This record gives sequence, C-alpha cells and structure tokens, in this order.
Amino acid sequence: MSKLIIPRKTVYRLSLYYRALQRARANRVETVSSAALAKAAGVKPTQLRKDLTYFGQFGTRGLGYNVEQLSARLTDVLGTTRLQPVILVGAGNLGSALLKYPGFAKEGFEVAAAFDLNPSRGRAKELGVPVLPMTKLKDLVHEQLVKMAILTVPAHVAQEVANELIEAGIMAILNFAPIILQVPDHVVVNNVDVAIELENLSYFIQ
Amino acid sequence: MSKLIIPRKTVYRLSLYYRALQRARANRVETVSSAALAKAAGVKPTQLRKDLTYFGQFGTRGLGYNVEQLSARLTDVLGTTRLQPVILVGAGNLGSALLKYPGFAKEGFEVAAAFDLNPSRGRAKELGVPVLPMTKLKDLVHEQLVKMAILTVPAHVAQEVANELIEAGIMAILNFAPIILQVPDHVVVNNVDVAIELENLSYFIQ
DNA sequence: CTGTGTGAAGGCTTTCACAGCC
DNA sequence: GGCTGTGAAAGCCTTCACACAG
Repeated sequence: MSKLIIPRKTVYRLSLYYRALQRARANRVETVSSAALAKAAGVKPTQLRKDLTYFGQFGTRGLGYNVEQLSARLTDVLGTTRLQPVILVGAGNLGSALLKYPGFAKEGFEVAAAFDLNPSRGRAKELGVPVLPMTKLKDLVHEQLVKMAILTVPAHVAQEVANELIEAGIMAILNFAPIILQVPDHVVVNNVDVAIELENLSYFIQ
Repeated sequence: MSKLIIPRKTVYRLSLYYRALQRARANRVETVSSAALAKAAGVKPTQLRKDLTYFGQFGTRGLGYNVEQLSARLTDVLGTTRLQPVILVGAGNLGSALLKYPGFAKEGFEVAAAFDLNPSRGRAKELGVPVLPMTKLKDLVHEQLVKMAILTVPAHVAQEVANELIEAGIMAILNFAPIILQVPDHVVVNNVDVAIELENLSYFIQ
C-alpha cells in the first residue's frame, strides 16, 4: 500500500501528529482543526495539511479532522512499522536506562533482547529482558526476524559492533555512539548524539 | 564575530567535522582532504567544502586541509559555544545515565547541577554532581549564569517544568520528553525522542 | 463564516561543473 | 594531476493564496 513517495521530513512529522492525536483521544476529543493539531506537533497548520495530502483527504471543511479516523489512517501509513522487535546492544549506563524506559512498549516496540560483552553486569531480571553475550546475536536475529538495533556501546567499538550487526542481518540502527557509522546502502542509520545537540543549542543562544 | 548567517544544517555539520578532526589529530594526521573528512562525517565532499566557505578559505589546493588550523577555526566559530555550564532536570533513569556519560566533559560541557523533585534518590556522590530540589533552581541558574538545560522528566510534567526553567532564565532546552514544548520565541528547543527515531527507522526498511 | 485542499511561488540546501591554485 | 573554491543549476521543502465545502 501507499508506495507514493512521502518526503523524509513528512514521515518524521507523521509520528508527531500521531502522538498528538493519541493525547487528544485520551482526552475524549473527537475533532481537531489543523491549527490545533499543528500547534501540538510544533508545526504550521499549512504544513500539517500539506503533509496529510500525501495520502488522501480526511478533513471536513469548516470543521477539522476526526481524531479516530485520522489516527487510524496514520497507523495504516506508519502502521506496519510498529510492533517491531528490536535488540539493544551495549547494556551499560545508557543502554540500561533505555531498557527501563517505559516509552518503548507504549510506542509499539518490543525489545527482544539485549546484548553485551559482559552479560552478567546487566541482570536480566532488573532490566526485564534477556541479556545475552554477543555470540548469540546472529541466532536470535534470525529466529525472531529482528531488523532493528539500538546501539549503545562506547565509540571506539561502535563501528566494529555495527559491522557484526549488519553481518547478522540487521537493517536499521539507532546509533547513540558519537561517531558516524560506515554502512552499506541497504542499511539505515539514525544518530542520537547528546553532545552535538547541546553544542548546536548553544550556538543559537549567542 | 562572524555575524554572517550560517545555515542551520551547516552549523550542525560543523560539529561533526570538528569531531572527525579531533580523531584525525589524535592519530597524528596533519592534513585531510575534503573527501576523507567528508566521509568521516558522513557527508559528500562538495557539501563539506561549501559548508566551510561560509567562514573563509582554509584548504591548500592539491593538498587538502591542515588539521590543526581547520580545527582551530571551527573552535572559533562554534567556540564560545563550548564550555558552557548546563543543568539537568529529572534525575531518573535516563537523567542519571546521562550524568554518568563521560562524553559531556570531553565535548566541553559541564553539568553544574542536577535537579529533581526527590533529590535524595539520586545520590550526588554517585552521580558526580550536586542533586538539588527544584526550589533551588532559580538561584543556581542566576549565580552560575546557566543558559542551557537538559530535560529528562516524565512527559506529563515536562511542559510545566519547562515553564519553570524558562521563568528561571534558561534560554535553551534539550528535551527528552516525548512531547512538543510550547516556548516563547527567545527560547530554543532541540528534541531527542527515541521512540520517534525508531518509528522513523522502521518506516524506511519496509 | 470557518477551516480544509492544493497549485504556485518562494526559500533553503545540495549538487554540479569547472575555474583556479599548488 | 590532485584537490579546493564557488557561481549556477537542480532538488527539496515550506509557505502562500485562494478555491471550495460544510
């Protein structure tokens, strides 16, 4: 379905809209205007409307959008993307914190397992997922058809571990190591880098 | 200095270049070509060169860039932005993990203090910074001229806490809560949202 | 009269192509 | 020959302006 090309930035914003809609739904709101929804998502109303036109018309002119209905359509577009199993590699401070973060399940991702060079240090019980040695990586990825990995290892081993992940069949990496990973074309990487975000912020408050 | 307008995305990439240069320097490399540096930063060579032209010429044609020199110039452009004091608000799992993350100091940021509704739960000793109650926020921000904050509180209180931060004089917020903060124009916000990054990744591996 | 849908315009970034220097 | 610097072109994304529906 929808093999229409949706711009990269639009896809990103769809997630924001979806979140805002869930909040509206939780508040028993039935209808939202593009102005209201856009505000909740931090964008301009015209942008929101334009984004939605990439996959159809949902609004009622003079009224706004039906929360349920738009929500359902967004699930449909982003939909198959949810409920994916994910693995986390590197159960240090940051990795452990992410594992304990309640937002994953809520947003539709399940952490199938965590991997670490030293599996004992993260106790599975406390973290709520199995913590396995790297040698088990390939098997688990194949068995559970895992395509995505969260990488929270130190920078100096990140590339090496990323190679192992790709070798094992991982297609998408959410990389927290402060280094740009070199990967083949079929692999997607998103980076999360706290230091760079801070640096960026500070530039704009001169 | 340099009130020339540097595009937002360029500023972001300058941080990547700077990092890559530090690694090159650590390896005693004296000269890099735009091709090599661009690869390390994950961009195209022409993009790197164009980015650098916003604030001067540094390269030697036929040779490349002097690592020291370019590095110094980048420090200069991003420079005053470094070594800023930062506060962290919300010393839960994620907040504590970030405090223990060694990357801050290395990248030139110092966490002046952490704040929490329940200061006892994060022991200052373990975290390496004072953990204070929210009532001390305003005083510390004023005393230490803090302009930036890392926000790692639960989503349902994020807006409220952000308001307090802004009220206290904070100008820039690195927000980890999965919600779009409504802030006045003079305040800058960057969002880090793991769930959305995952969702985004998964869309692109259909 | 309110609020959506959308072609067209505008603005911002990236990429190209090649001139210029070592 | 190798590699930088850069105007021009292309591409992408956002915003505008307004037609149109309820």
